Amino acid sequence: MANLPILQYEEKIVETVEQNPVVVVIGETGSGKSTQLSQILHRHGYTKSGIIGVTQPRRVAAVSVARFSLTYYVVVRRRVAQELGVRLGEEVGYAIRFEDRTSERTLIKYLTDGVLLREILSNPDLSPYSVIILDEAHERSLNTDILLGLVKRLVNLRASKLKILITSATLDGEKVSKFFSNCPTLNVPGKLYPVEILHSKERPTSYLESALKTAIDIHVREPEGDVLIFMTGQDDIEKLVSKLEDKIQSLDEGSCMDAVILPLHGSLPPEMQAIAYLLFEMGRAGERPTVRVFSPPPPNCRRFIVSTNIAETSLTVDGVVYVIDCGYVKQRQYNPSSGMYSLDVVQISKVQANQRVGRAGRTRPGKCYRLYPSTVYHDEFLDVTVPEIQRSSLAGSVLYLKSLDLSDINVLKFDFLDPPSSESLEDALKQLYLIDAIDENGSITSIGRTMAELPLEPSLSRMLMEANEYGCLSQALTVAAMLSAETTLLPGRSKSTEKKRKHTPLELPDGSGWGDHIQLLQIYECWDECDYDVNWVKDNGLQVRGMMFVKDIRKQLCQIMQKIAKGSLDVRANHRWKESRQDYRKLRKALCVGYANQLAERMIHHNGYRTLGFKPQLVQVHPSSELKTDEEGLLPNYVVYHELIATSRPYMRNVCAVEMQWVMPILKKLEKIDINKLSGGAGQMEEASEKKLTDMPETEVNAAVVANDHKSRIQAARERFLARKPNKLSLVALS
DNA sequence: GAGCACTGC
Repeated sequence: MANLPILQYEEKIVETVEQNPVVVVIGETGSGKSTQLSQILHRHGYTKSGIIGVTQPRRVAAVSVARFSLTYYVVVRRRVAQELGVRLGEEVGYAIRFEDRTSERTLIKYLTDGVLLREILSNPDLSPYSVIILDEAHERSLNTDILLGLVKRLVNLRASKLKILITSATLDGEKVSKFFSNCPTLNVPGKLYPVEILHSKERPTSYLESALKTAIDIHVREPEGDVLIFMTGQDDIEKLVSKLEDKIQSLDEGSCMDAVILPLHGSLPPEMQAIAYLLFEMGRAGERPTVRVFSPPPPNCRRFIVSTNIAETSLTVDGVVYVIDCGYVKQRQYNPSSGMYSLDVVQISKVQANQRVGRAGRTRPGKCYRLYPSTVYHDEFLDVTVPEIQRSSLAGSVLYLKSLDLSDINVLKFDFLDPPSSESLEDALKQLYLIDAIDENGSITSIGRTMAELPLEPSLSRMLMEANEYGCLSQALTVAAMLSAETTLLPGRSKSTEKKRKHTPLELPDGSGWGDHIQLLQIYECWDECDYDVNWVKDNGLQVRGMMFVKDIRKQLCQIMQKIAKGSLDVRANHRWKESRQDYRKLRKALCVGYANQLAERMIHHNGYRTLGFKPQLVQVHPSSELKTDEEGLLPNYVVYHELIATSRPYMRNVCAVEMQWVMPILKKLEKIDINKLSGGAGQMEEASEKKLTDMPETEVNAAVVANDHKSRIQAARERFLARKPNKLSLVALS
């Protein structure tokens, strides 16, 4: 413990915290900040007036760091007071979703930032806490950014009673300090070995080929040590893995050692995920938790780990000496003007590049090969990753902030470290207004207040409220839970599993033609009917962990709904209705109300759709959808969708058929929207910028949406043609 | 007729 760098700074840290309400701690990898800051403050009496809360952006980190902190806690207590050890959940505890391991005796509490936000909902002053440590703030998760703003306000309100520590990265610290009225910044060195950074001379024409060549060079020329290669996604990882295999096989025997090549990404097949999961264990004292993936390596054999950015922060692979960094990352972004998400390959930030370098110096001096010139690093890379708050839909966050009722704070002028665009905030307000969470003046409604209690996107919360009125809450709970876990439900989509699935046609329900939400409901009902049989899940090609997760979420949602209703609700996964033929009318109507901002109307004579919003988008039903056509081959006239995602084309993912008479009242409401009033009667400046955005009055835009006249149909056909897959068009042109 | 980076309440 004595050799943890941070402990040499103990007095300096305590002194600075004593004299300042907020302190930024720049702690490099291996400094021990995550486990030691809380211990230091505890030793100096900060747990006498309240608990010390330490937030983490990820669940595993919150749990494992708490365990670590505990071992030190035991040691310290034994030395000082000769006491016997404490148990996890007692003096040191943690809280993550579905798992609260704290007690009234807890003094140090590790928790995810999402859990702390939930706590603030019922205790806006955070009065049980004497200290809040926001760990890994440089990752700038959406929740961390909201916490930063809330905590800044609390510092002013609770004056000397609350201490805030924020841990960040070198390039970010100054900005955070400025945000907190130039609070002091402490630097704590880490325990990394030196890493030599080598840049490419030129920008590669193909980072895949460049990565391949670099990897082979290392394998042939460099002494033993594993190689970690950062790529952007499943596609380029699979390509590189197969090229590496070929190339290494063709090398002369005896010219190099053996090699194992391992892909590593979030959609790994379940059995490989299981291996990574089971081998989860602690790193060495004071370091970040380590996940030993596929360890130990065979003797005299080099491992190549070809990974996404999952190996940047979430997983640590031991034994890495060489890192190859392609300089790119795949990032999900939200466009508030179109309501559309896209997955783009973008350049990484300097912080990310440095994090990747650090992965080479954990066990001994290493090397990092950057597949880009140093000028690109200096001139093109952003210092810090664009914070999530500027890449996400903000409906949920705005509703959350509104529900806190901070009389001194206007959500639109909320003090963010990096404010989102006014366009993005206005998009959120419009969404919330359409689902009755706020009124025309932008004030939160009683429905909105209830919605904020639910750990769901506002659209799904609204659906639950409505379903409760119609008497189909049980079904709605299932749909909400299934959607929340959807990505963990299906198995990884590597080429091998694809083949397998084709040979064994699955006997899953098909949504009776109404679409994906109904299919998800029916899947869960089947599982319920066979008493949550694990084998049923496996036999149908679903992920066991995913379905268990759905069950947990559903249970949690039930509990919250019951608390809200203050009485007993019928929330059983009821499948008796199945006996009679049903059209899920009530449920689909509830979905329509919840997805008021996610409606689409089919074009005449074909199966393309146009979204019904402020900026109509031409979109198609995603090919994976279960939505069925009628006898004439036409899809339903009106649908709701869960999300718009632009991949090869703009698609609606997770679609459900609805009826025109449910849609019309929503369109009426859409016409009435006055963004100035919604923003709380904003001044002339915002009025002017709004005009610029749409270039015509709101009413005209909406008239165009509803009219669907001849002219717009021709225009629609044109745009649809232009939106078609570009490579097909060029093929036609060539032939 | 596609395809999915990573988290989390």
